[in-house]
Amino acid sequence: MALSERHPRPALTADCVVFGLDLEAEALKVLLVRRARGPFRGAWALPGGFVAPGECPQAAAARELEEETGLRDVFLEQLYTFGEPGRDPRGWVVSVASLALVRLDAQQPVACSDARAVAWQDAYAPPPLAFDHGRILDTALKRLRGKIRYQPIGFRLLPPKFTLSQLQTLYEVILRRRLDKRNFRKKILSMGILEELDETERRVAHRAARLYRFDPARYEAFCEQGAAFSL
Amino acid sequence: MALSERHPRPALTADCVVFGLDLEAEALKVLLVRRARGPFRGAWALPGGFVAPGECPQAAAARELEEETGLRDVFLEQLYTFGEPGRDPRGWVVSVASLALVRLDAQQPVACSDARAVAWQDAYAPPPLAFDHGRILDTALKRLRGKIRYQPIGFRLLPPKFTLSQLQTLYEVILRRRLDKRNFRKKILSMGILEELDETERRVAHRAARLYRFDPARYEAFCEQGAAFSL
DNA sequence: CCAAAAGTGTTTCACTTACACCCATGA
DNA sequence: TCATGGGTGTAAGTGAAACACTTTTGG
Repeated sequence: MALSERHPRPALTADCVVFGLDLEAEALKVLLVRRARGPFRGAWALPGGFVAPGECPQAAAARELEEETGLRDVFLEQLYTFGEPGRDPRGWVVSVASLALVRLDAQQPVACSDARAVAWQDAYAPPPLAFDHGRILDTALKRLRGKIRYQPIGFRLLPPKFTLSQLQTLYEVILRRRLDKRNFRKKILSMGILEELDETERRVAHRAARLYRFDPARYEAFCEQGAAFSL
Repeated sequence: MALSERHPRPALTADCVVFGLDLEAEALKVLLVRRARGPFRGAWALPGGFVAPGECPQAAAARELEEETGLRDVFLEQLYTFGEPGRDPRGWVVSVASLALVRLDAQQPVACSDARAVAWQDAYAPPPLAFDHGRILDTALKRLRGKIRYQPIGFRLLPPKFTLSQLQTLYEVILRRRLDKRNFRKKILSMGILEELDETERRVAHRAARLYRFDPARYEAFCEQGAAFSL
C-alpha cells in the first residue's frame, strides 16, 4: 500500500469513439454527445466519463456509453491513452480512449445522464469538440483505416446479413477511394470466410442482391492455414 | 475542478519494454530490473514507475528508464494501457506501457534508483516477472513483430551504419524465420531508403561488407510517392 | 420497356519466390 | 590456401489491376 499512497494521482476517464456506417449516404458517422455540465458545457464531445475503482478502462467506456446513450453490447477495443498536461482544464486528467464499431440501424441512441443530446455526426467533418477530443477522433480514424484492411472488423458496422455491394461500400467509405467491383468480390470470396445465404435483399427497385454472412468459424480455419485477411 | 475531485483516483505508472538486438547471438533482448523494494521485491520487472503530475506518460517512461538504468535518448512509443483490477497488490494502479528500441551496444545500463540490478535478458525466454509484466512483454513482442514489417523502426536497433546482413539478421530474429538473402537485399534496396556508404565493416576474418545508413529524407520521399514500407 | 444495380472472366503486368556459385579478405 | 561470409541474376509462378457487357427486378 504505502508506495502508491505517496504519489499524487490523476483522475482517470474513459472516452469512446463510436463509429457507425450510413450505407444510404455512404458516410461514416461518429456518435457525439452534447455536454450538459462541467467544462465545455454545451459543446459536442465523445461519450465517456470517469473510471470507477475496480473497473478496467474498457469496461468503464462501455458503461459510460450505455449510461449516456443507451447503446449496449458494443464492440470495443483500446485505442490510445491521452495524458498530455493541460488537456483538461480541471487539472490532471488522463483518458483511456477506446474505439467502438456499431450498426447504425440497430439501436437508437438516446440522451441520458450527463448528455444533453446525442447525435450521429459526420466523422470526417465533425463540429468543434471539447477537450482534445478532435485529436482523439483523428487517431481513431487513422486506426480504423489501418486496421480494417488486415482484420475482419468491418463486419461489425453492417447488419448480420449483408450484400457484397454493402461490404464494398463500407471499404470505400473508410478507405476513401473507389474499389473495382469484380476484383473486390473475387478477393473477399476467395478467402472463404463468408457464408453465402439463399436469401436476397428485398424491397429494392432493381435486381435483388444475394445476402452473405460473416462466419467466424471459417475465418478461424482460414487463419490456421497461415493465411491472413487483407483487402 | 469540482467534477474530477469527486472521483476516486488510481495511481498511474509508466512501464517500459525496452528491446535490444544482440547480433552476435542472434537474440532479441529485453531490459529488466531487479526490484529493490515494494511488492515483488527481488523479482525481475520492467523498468518503470509512477507518473508525476504535469507529466505525460511517455515522458514519465523515459524519465524512469533513465533513473533506473541510465539509458537516455531512447525511441519510445505508447504500447497499451493495463488497468485490470487486481494487477497490482497495492491497489488500484493503472499502467501505461511503452515500447522502446535501443542499440544494445551504445549505452551500458547501470542499476540506480529503485533497481537492485539491471540486465539484458532473452526476450523470448524471460525469467518470471513481477505484476502482469509477463503479459505486457507478450503484448510488446506481438506489436514489434507486427510493426517492424510495415514501418522502418527496426533501424533503431542497429548502429547508424550497418551491413545488409545485419539488417537481415534483425528481421530474422524478430520475425523468427529465415529469409532469402538475395530477395531480402533486392527488396530493401529497391525502396531506395538506404544510403550506400563507401565504407566497409572492418576487423572481420573474411570479406568486408559494405555499410549502409537509413536515410529519413529518402524515406519521406518514398512515402510521398504513395509507396509503403513492407518486408 | 426503362432505370438501376447485380453479377460475371480474361488479359496483362508486377511482384514474389526459389535457387547456386564465385569473390574478397584475414588468419 | 583455407575458412568465412559477401555479393550477385534468372526463371517460374502467383496475385493484383484493368476493363464492359448481360441479367434481373420493380416501377
